[in-house]
Amino acid sequence: MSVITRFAPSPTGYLHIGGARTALFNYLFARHHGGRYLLRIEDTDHERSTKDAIDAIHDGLNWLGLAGDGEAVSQSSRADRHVEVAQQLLEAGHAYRCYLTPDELTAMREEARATGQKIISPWRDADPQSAPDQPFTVRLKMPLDGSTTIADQVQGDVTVQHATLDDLVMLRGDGSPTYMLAVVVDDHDMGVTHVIRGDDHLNNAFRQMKIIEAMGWPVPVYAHIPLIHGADGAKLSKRHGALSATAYRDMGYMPEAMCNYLLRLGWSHGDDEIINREQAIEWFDLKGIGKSPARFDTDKLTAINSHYIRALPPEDLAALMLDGQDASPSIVKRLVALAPAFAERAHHLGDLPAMARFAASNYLPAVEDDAQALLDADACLRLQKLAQDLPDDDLSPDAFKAFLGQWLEGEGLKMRDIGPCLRAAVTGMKQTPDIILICSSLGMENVKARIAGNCKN
RNA sequence: GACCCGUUCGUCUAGGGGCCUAGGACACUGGCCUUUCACGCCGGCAACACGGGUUCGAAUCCCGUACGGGUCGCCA
Repeated sequence: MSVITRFAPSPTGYLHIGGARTALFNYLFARHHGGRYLLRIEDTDHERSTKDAIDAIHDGLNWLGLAGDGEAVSQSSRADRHVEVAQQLLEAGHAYRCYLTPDELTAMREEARATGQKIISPWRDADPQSAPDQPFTVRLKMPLDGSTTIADQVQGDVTVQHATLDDLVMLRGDGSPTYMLAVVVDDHDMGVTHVIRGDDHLNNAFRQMKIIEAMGWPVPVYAHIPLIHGADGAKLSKRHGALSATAYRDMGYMPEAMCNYLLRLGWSHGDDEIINREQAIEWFDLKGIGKSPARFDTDKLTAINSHYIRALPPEDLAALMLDGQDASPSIVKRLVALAPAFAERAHHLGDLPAMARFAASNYLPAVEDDAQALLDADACLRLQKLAQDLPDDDLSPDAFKAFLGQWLEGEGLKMRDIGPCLRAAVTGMKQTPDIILICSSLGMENVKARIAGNCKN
């Protein structure tokens, strides 16, 4: 039997970090087994579902390379089918019409909570003839005693006494299906074999299993993964650090880095840290998932992001540095040459344009305040002398280094006497990659012009 | 409150009875390299929640306590 997994977000907000990781695990598990990974939008609640949220979820998933196989299923479009199943259960005697009003229910709930007993609707075994002419919900009959054990692939065997399970509502008073019913029916109809989701659904699984059993359907394999917490250990919530996946894109994180980090959050393969998509597919298994909740650590995400930035091809890095700006072939060539040096210093993609600004055009760069301090009168004199002695032809980094070495010796100076101020004059900054590499790729004419332009005092 | 789950360095984790005076990564930190920053390299700090068992031997197995999380909706 081929594996089918699914990621089923509810479109009430954006795709957050926890959801992204759940999607990742489902994707990886399916790919590992050569199965299918499906998407289903759980828009059962019309009030809270929005088109914007659906778009945002797809946007996030696409960014992370976690788009589903085929079209995403819209749960709301399947309402008829859900109702049909509820009817079937009703006819088979597994469910009943419950005429309890919301107020009555609230009262019962309070009492149940106080006594520790579960709510049992008086309509569960009532005579259908006595039914009033008013709205009703359709509830599933939970066994009164005994227990159910789920062989969860992450949590292990988990047992719950039926006495703690209420008769779940499958159809609301207005006849619409609830989430509890819809998941089960959709998972079955979609052929889902493995349900991998947050462990906030673990308790639901017991209720859902009863619907499955009543319908005589095969029970899927369950894997309830621990939730992700914020850096302070508190639950991640919208107002507490639970940023949308795409917010990280905007902050300059690469999707590869995000997936790698998310994968390691709660899953491990020995001491391996840097794991690309291909490797992840090969290695992923449910056994590697930990049982305890993990905290989201931006520092580590950033470290991994730096790694992936460094691994980018120079041409891609050059394009990133340009940030959409036009550039002549010679400037692109220059940026490509400088790319590895810049990438080594970047933590976020957005660092690139700022760092490379002085190299992305031939205009005289403005000197930043801290760099200006390096350009005192003495330094300017030295630089102007250097500019005079510079050859007309461009030099390779090695050749320029050799030239500079000889020039320094002739002047009786050390590299530290010229390096920092040369950097300040040529780049306008105090901190940049190797100034020799920079001068070489900028070209002698450029270097002379910049020294002249920035050493006027 | 009831029910379920969890607990190894600050964080993510390795570990599945002796290989553990507990390993890796991030962070922090000392040094080297050096034209700055960064990278890299070498070194350091730092953990088995607690208490009982079981065993020749426990981070690893069992029980309890504490703490943390989750669930208890005609939300998903």
